[in-house]
This record gives sequence, structure tokens and C-alpha cells, in this order.
Amino acid sequence: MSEKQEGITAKKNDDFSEWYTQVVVKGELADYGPVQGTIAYRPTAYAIWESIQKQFNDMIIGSGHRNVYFPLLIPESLLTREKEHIEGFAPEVFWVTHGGDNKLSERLAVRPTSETVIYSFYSKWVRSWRDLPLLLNQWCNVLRAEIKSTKPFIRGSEFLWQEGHTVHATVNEADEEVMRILEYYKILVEDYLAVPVLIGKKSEREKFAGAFYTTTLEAMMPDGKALQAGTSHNLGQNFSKPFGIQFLDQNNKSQYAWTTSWGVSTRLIGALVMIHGDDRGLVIPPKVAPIKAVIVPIYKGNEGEPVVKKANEIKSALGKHGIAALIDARDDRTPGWKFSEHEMKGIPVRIEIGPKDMKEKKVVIFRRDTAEKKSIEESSVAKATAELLDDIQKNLLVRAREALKKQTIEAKDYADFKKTLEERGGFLKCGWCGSDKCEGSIKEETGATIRVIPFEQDKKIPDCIYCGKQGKEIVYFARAY
RNA sequence: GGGGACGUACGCUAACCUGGUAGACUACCAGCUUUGGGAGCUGGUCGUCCGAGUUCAAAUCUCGGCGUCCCCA
Repeated sequence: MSEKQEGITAKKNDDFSEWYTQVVVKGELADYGPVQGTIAYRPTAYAIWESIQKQFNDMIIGSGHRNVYFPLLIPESLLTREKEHIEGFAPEVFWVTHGGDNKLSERLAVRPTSETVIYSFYSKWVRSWRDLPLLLNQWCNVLRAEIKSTKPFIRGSEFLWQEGHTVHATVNEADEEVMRILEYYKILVEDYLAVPVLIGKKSEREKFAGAFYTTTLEAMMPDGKALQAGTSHNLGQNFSKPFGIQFLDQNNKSQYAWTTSWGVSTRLIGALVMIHGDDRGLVIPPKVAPIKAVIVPIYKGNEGEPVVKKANEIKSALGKHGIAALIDARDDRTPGWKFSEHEMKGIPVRIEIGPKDMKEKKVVIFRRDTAEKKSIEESSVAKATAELLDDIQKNLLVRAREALKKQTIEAKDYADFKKTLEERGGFLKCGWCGSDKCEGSIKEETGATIRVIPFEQDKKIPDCIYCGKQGKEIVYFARAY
């Protein structure tokens, strides 16, 4: 492959960070904005996001949730009402202080998350046990001032997400909701994005600011750093009390409600780029790819017409199977150029049709994940493409699972823990005594934090990796994005 | 949170040290020729991150801001 500058020049294994930036920018997913940490989501990235929205909406609407929209601006007095919550978010809140030239009497926060503003409504809307559960979700943007190390999709000052906010009569119902959503997230992330995750709880130190407890999905990136792919929180009565979300139960007794919140963001796009991309560029999992196949007609001089006509026939054959395809019949680009470009942009399947194929009634079909090409009967192209798309989707998840397995390492002792973390990163599986002190010391000494306390615990719990006392739980430590 | 490197056209880069007409490649536009792994010829368009200072003169020197990347925590 030539080293032309418009291609991806960084290697994924040599310079991961530079490689990621090139794939995102040159693959035309995003472009940097004029304000730090902001990006434009270009058509391919936005289409992937819409695909995520569709899948997740189908799941939550099916289970009785409804979509809504709440205000962007939150008065300071409201944002600061729950103490732990504001302490967690204070450093990254953007404040609106002026309307035109006039200084506002109260500062307004641009939402970093919407619990507080939403609960100001919920306190009015929830009156009776008959109003519960209240199951609402919104798709919106949020802003968090990120001063250092921003990365497109992974960490930015503005991102898109969904935030679900539900109210329940009992803690059990809230628990069930938290787990239901976590399960939906797992399906979304693994079955659609082909990104395997570990699921479990966060430690007290790492939980959402103000939460009773937080559950999480954690993915592992090829450079050995963990990425939080989504979270689902049980907020207990921590918010219902300061915000006055109360209802009268069947016994005419006033009760504080139990609330949950949960979200996934456009960060998921970053995860799929990091996990599936290669030295040629993006690899988009077929289920979320806006264009599943690109057809490249190849011809000499004035022989193009029958080839382009054939390409159109193939496109409509694919269309009948529900496969969105694009014909690239530009005559100012050579086939090789087109191949490189579509590979860089991650289109899962390419179909090449030229004079040789026309004679034999065949086409060449190429799969992006393994870069394999083969010649097939033209009459079977739709079926073959559908099968190939399925196979690519499966293969991406299998490959990613293997990588996750290799990057999940049992630490023998603390020296081994530090050595492994330093050399290759990954999830370090070990015992933990449950003390915040050990967790904090490890973070200070190594930069690693408890990413997840898995729900599925082994029978035998090893001693704490740090203090050597009786282990309470098995946990996974990692450095994280 | 700490440290380092760097900002010149879409991109990559030269001129910077030693102040004096910003140049190459690529991309882009037009035309012609081309098409099975980043095609050729001819012509053309586009640039010194922002602000202040020093100077007759600033891409170049000084200060500040903004931005990007890397390493460590």
C-alpha cells in the first residue's frame, strides 16, 4: 500500500493515539470544532448514532418508557440542592452568566446531566402511587468542561447521549429497573456494536455523584485502557428527599420515591472505532453501518454503460433483501483509489464488477474485516452479501472477545499487578478487602481504579491485593479513559 | 494533577537559528487522456493560530492567549 498522505499513516500497534485521530478525521466521522473538546458529528458518525438510537428506543419503548425533552439550562440553586451530586460535577459545569449585556440575577448551569432539573418537574408530577412507575427518557446533548486530554467521541466538552430517569414506589422496583436497563445496554453494545463488556457494580469511590449505587458496563481498548461504555444507577431516595418527590401510598401514607438514572453516549462510537478499526481505517459493524455494501463498477473507456447498468441491477437486488448499497461510479477515480477510500471509511462489504466478471456472470465480493476477496456467481450476490454481513458481525464480536480475554489478567501479587499494568495494561483481576484506603492507595501509586466489581463472583475470593487481608470481593482494576 | 513537544494552504512540510518577494509535494478547480489496489499531462485557486510588543520592516525576535499531541499520576 502506498504511503500517500491522505491515507491512514499511523499504525494501530505503534502509535494508537495518532492512529485513532487519523481514523476518526480521515474516515470522516468527525472534525474538530472551534471550541476545545467540541466536534462536528459528520454523516457517517451521526448515522451510527441514529442506528444506536433506534435499537435502544425499540427496547425501552417496548418496556413502557417514553421519550421526552427537558430544559438545557439549570438554575444554580437547583443544581446545588443535592450535596454529593454538585460536589462531583462542580469542576466541569459551564455557567451562563449574562443575557445579552445584562448580568443574570442567578447563574444558570448548562446541564452536565439532568437529574436536578428533571426532579424539579417530577416533584410536581408525582402525587399518588397510581402515578408510578414514571418511566421517561431523553435524547440530548450535555456539556462538561474538559480541560485536559480530550479525544473525539471518547472525552469531550459536549457529547450526545440518552438519559433515562425513572421513579418507583419501592427499592425493589428501582433495583429491577436498573438491571433491566443494564441488560438492554449489554445487548445494544455486544450484539449491535460487537463490543464485549464486563458488567457489575462500581465501588463507592467510583459511583455516580449522589447515587445509592452504580452499575456499569466496562470495555477494554486495544491500548490496555478501560472505557466505561454505559452506567445505570439506583439513586435510592438521595434525590427524592431534597427534591421532594413524594407520593401517597395505598395506605394513604406519604412516602419518598426511589429513583434511577441511566445513560449511554456517543462515546460508544469511539469504542467501536478503537476496537474494530485497523491500519486501513475504520471497520463499522454491519448492524450499525449506514451503508452495508459499496458496488464499484470497473470498465475501460466507453465500455462503462453495461457495467454501470449491471451495478444498478445488483443494487436493486440487494435492496430487495433490505441491504443498503451505494454505487461508486465516479469516473475521475481509479478502482484502487475507491477501494482504499471505502476501506478507510469502514464499509463492511465491497462488490467489484468489471468486464471479466460480466463475461463469466460473476462478481468479486470483498469483506472489510478480514480483507478477503472471492469471486461468486452474480445471481447469488444478494444472498451471499447477506450471509457475509452476518458473518462479519459475528466475527467482529468473536475477535473482540478474544482480545478482551487476553487483556483480562489475574494478578498474583501487588508487584505482579504493577508490572502487568505497566507493561500491557488491561483488566487486572484481583481480590479486594473492600476498604476505600487500599483502593485509593492503588490509584495513587499506579493510576488504576476499580472499573467494575463483577456480579458473578468466584467461590474463592483471594486476599486483598494491596493489604493482604481477607478479600471481600473480586474486582477488576484498570487505567481508564 | 505534574512534565514535555509543537502550531506555516485540506493535509504533510521548507524558509525561522542569522528579520527583507513564503516554496515543494498532496488535495482542490478547469480541460484532455484514463479505470481490476491510491493514474498522466497542461493550466489555475488557496496559507504564516490570535493579540500585544520590539523594528524602517516580523512566519522569523519577546510576552500573553488559544489550540493540538505525547509522557507521567
